[in-house]
Amino acid sequence: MGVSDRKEREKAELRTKILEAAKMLFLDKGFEKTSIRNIAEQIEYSPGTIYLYFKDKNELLFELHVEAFQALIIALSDIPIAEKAVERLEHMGNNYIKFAFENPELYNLMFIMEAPMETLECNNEIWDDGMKAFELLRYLVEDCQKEGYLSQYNLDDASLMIWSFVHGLVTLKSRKRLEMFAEDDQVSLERMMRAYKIFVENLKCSYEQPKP
Amino acid sequence: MGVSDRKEREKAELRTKILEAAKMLFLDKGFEKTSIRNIAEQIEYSPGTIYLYFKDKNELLFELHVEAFQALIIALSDIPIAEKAVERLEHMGNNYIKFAFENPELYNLMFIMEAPMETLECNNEIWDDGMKAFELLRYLVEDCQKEGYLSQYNLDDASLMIWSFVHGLVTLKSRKRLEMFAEDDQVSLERMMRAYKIFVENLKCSYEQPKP
DNA sequence: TGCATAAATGAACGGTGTTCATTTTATTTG
DNA sequence: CAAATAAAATGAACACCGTTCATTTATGCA
Repeated sequence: MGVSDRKEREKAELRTKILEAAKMLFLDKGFEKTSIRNIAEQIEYSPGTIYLYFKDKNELLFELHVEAFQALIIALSDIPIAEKAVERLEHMGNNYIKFAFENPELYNLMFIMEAPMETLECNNEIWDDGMKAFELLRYLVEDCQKEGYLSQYNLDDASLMIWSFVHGLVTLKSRKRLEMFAEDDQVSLERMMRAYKIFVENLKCSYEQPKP
Repeated sequence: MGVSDRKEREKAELRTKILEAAKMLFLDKGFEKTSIRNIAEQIEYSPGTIYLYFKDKNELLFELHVEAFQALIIALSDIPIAEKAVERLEHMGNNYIKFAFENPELYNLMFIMEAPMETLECNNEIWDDGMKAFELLRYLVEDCQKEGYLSQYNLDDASLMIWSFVHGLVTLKSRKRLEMFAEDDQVSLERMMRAYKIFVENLKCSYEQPKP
């Protein structure tokens, strides 16, 4: 049955083609401003065809999830070997911020948008990569604890605390809520980075004792 | 010219009426799911009329800004007189979190949505209330500094650091990004509050010396 | 070649924000 | 009071949107 094999392959190919066109347009023009008709036109198929491969527009977006998280994981992992865990943590934070600014649409999809979460049935495997990214942070925080930082706190909670801060910082900036301080883009970016520095410095205050 | 006075009054009245209907629907059904036709129907006018009073749908939303910030300011100010500033700061954080959960649409409008920021010309007075809310935090952080906490940092930057964290925490939760940890709503809420507790505790590590 | 099956189509549905020629209402003037 | 003028409100129309589905087209097999 080589025929049905090819058919299956062709279906898969078109599926990917749709997905790639959608991705390109979403990242370029944004999710809201991209219509199904735009995507259809891009791949030279009729709008109806897309619905033979995807349930709706949200599913199209959701399929980019895995890819987005993998990109984040790669971006976060790019850390120089440093003797101290806190330094590596600081570096990872910088990577996170950089990623968020270089991939606003992906960041939006992963951590801000409501749409993909609503559609989501309790399919836990979808979160595997999300968890993997979180665990990158977790491991680092664990190392910090071993070195005496944040050791008085629960690992998961402390990790969430750190994530929350960086996420908050990044979203306030990217959603233009730091412009309120009347300065231009560059100045508010510097302000953001100073706040980040303070957070990191303050983290170091949690030092209690070197491990035995 | 009592006639034109009345006319002006009537125009203002209809304007408010539109705004109130819009507010009701936005907060009830959400911004995206409320159409101009919905609003028009609510006040028993034709859709076109709304455009005689407001430029577009975004302006309608934007007009709620002042109101939203005033509500936030009131919510944040509800702090018991405590001897220590850090305790008052902790209380204000709780108020912030509570406000965000009780007024998701307002919070969205104030700190997350892109739409209102795009339309905004550099009209600084619009941010007066936003700044006022931020200053509530700022003053409290200043008091904390006087008591020896965070005193080594720049006031504005430290305040932004704190705001970022609470904002991040609140948005991760409300945008359902804590469900990834497989637990139900209540459990993730508790997790969130534990992260908040850790942040506050860690803040206290910044204590250096009582002021002279 | 004819037939069954799978795939793709694109018109149609009910919605959206927004515009504008037209009608209605209200005020002023002769 | 009636006609003229100005102001306000209308709602059909426009160009879109996501989505559906009866119909058409292409394909593989007997």
